Amino acid sequence: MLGHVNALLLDNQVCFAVHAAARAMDGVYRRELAELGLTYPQYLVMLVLWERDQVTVKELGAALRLDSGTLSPLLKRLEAAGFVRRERSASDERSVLVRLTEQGTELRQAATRVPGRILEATGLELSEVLELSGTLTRMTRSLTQAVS
Amino acid sequence: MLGHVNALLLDNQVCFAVHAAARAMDGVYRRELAELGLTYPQYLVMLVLWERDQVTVKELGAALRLDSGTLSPLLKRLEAAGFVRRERSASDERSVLVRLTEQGTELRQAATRVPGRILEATGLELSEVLELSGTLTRMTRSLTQAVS
DNA sequence: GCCAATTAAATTGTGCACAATCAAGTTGTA
DNA sequence: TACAACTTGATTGTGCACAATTTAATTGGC
Repeated sequence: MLGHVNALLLDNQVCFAVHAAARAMDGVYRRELAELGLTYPQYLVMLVLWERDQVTVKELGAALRLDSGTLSPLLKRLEAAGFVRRERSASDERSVLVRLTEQGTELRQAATRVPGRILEATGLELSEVLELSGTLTRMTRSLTQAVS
Repeated sequence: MLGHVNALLLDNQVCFAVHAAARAMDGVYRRELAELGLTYPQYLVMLVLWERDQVTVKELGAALRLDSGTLSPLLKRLEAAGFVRRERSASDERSVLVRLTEQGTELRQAATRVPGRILEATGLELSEVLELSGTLTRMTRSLTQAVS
């Protein structure tokens, strides 16, 4: 078994690697998304809406695994920026429907330039990217179950 | 080349995977570190200090790639919790030395139980963990250079 | 020795992510 | 039908992460 010294070093190595990678990626996104006027979390929301316009806050939360504490203010800012509109659902007044504005729809075109730049910045081959994605997805699932 | 539809989906897939993994890991850490009275970023600071007591804020920042905007309040809270002490360096009064208290030193023992639990929660084999770590580290380096 | 340039850490401002709570609305059961 | 139980999204509180700025100290060049 690992002694306590080695265990803490291993922890530092792999878990910190995930943490550091996410932050580094955040940094590149910040630069790339600045001209679109979006933050990365906002960009994620837009990605969902570009795929399927008019979703509830609940559905957004499910897709992005975010709760309303995060989404409410985020959507408020997206609405203030003119990219989305929020409306109470007629069939269930607790629900809020989020829709793209024309401005929000048009933003998709500019956004298509982002992924290529991010992937290029990773310095990874496509095969590495796909394997990484698979491993991370499995790990995330396991981690998520560990706290539920 | 990828069309814009596929590109945005791929982006969602791999970059979101990193983002989601980091957040899921944060969640598991939150649970595991609660009994130690630490947050994950605080735990990272303690890891550095357990390896080498008495470091400057600058050195902490370099090790963890955090700036003083993040570290200052974080260290302030660690000090308030009784785990560390901050003192101005006599040789350079701009520098602040961070040292473990006795309480902070003793915390290491309890902390040794954390890594095993985290790694177990990942559901990955050790070989997968090591490969993942390697890929992420390379990617982080590349991403970091992309914004500098 | 003097002063401009640089450095270290703290502070201010902004946006996120989560836990806990709340108000309003909907559903399920007796 | 009435009401308890549950759901939805907003709000409150806390801690982080980064950009920009500030204050004080140190260094480097003349």
